[in-house]
Amino acid sequence: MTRVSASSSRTLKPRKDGKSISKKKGVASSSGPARPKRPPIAFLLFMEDFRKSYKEEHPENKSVSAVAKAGGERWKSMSLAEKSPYIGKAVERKVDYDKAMESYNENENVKEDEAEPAASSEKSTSESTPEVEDDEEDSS
Amino acid sequence: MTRVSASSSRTLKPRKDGKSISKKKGVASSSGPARPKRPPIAFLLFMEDFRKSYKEEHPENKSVSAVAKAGGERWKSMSLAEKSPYIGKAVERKVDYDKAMESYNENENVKEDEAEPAASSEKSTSESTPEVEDDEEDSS
DNA sequence: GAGATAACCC
DNA sequence: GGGTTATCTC
Repeated sequence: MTRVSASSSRTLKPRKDGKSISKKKGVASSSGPARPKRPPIAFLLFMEDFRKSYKEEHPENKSVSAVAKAGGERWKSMSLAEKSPYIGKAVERKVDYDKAMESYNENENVKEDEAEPAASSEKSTSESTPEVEDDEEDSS
Repeated sequence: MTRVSASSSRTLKPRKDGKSISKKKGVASSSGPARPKRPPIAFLLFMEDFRKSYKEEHPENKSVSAVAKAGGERWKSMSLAEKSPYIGKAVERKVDYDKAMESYNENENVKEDEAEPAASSEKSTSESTPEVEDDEEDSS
């Protein structure tokens, strides 16, 4: 959200990771198999549809920033229920991503750590749907 | 960085690190008769719609078990994308739940140890990250 | 806690 | 690269 840019004194020092921030997306030529790209979040999935609508109404506007602004604005105005399908899709993508990461871990170099993968948000599907303890059905 | 988190949400083995990341949902007295896991909220939301459809097609069938059984089979046959809207609704309920938890936390002066609301994303606890110097920078 | 990254498209 | 936001990784 509102970026909390403390001050402009934040120097963007290069990451010590060696790997530059954004580079080598899927270049297999490198010694390491590129790790799977992150799954699109709900907002991006929403943008896929939103760009279509936007492009139809503004076929001349090729600016990405324009549609991005409009999309962001729209997104914030949407109720959670309207975002639901996109969130659901994002969850689906995340499940697939997790599988890919699992393979990636095996492929890279599993140091045989006690198999303690950081348990990500386990809101995957029905197995771990958010359990709310309210028996009352909110008659929406 | 090669170390990446994979979600092994399948194996629900208890974490040996002691600190259960999950909220203690009334973990019962250990040896207590394991309370049957309540069905996921998303499924219940789905059933609300399913009962309507079912009642229309089988107006004479008053059997709750019939619709429940049919609903269960239907739910399992549904793809995740189809479940999405229901999952989204469940998320919505979770948001409300999180708000309640937030108020609860304020009230209870809890330490930000495990009473954290929605942010259930478990990070790598004590993961000794081996500083692999994969410095094979792409020579471009 | 904060920087980074994901798609889009020209 | 720009511009959004939610998620991720460190």
